Amino acid sequence: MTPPSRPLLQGTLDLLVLRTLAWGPRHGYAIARWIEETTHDVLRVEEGSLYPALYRMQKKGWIRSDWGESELGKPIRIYSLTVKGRAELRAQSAHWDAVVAAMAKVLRPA
Amino acid sequence: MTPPSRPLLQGTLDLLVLRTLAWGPRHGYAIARWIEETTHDVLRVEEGSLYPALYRMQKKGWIRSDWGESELGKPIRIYSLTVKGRAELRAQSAHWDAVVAAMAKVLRPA
DNA sequence: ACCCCGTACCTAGCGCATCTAGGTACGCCC
DNA sequence: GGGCGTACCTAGATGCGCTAGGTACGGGGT
Repeated sequence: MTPPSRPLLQGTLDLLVLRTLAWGPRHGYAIARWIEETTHDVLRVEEGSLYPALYRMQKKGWIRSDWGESELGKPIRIYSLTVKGRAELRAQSAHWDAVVAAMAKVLRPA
Repeated sequence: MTPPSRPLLQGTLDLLVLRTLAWGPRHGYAIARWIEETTHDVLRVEEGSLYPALYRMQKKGWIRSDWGESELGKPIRIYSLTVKGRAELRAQSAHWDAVVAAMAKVLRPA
């Protein structure tokens, strides 16, 4: 639909997905919708970014996928966090907090 | 020296530079040092990122540069904010705040 | 005398995440 | 029958930051 006013900051998508999956397994499309709803569309998740990101994260061992079935019996790919992914989530959360704090020092200095 | 643990988030460098120049004109090298000192090296500004960024921002009319002299009489390029740059700073600050708030909703939901 | 470090500037080319813009398939509703 | 929503996928472009080089000069150490 309306394209995102500005692209997502590089690196934030992984964190967003990791955190979303920490709530429980979800399929790709639902991850995107959940992030957009939660942020009232401030953060848009384009499918062209999402699926390659899911593939990368799977290769890194942060998430795994299993085939499941939608309510209509259609095959859907369910993603879930691995132990490694949980550790990565903690690391990336901490890094994000550090970046936000550092940015705040520059943007609103004493 | 020690390379940055993680690259700067794409798009944040412009905001950082804009905000630094809002304090007053500075030359490129000093902009980088100021950001690194202020954030205690959490945010590293590599010169290979900085100078192309300054060039881009100048092309966009956000900043302008004039030749000046260092204390030792050597030519240095002094950058300063334009009126357009000041507006851009406000816009990017607001956007950054919105992104941080949106990220917080996903990372630490009610 | 020599070398390294710090200041100050610059560039080519790489890596990589995100986006654009398409595609498939199926079910529902008007 | 056409369009919309769900759900998945991909090729290629774009654009930013980084790596790794380069220039030039002055000061400090040995």
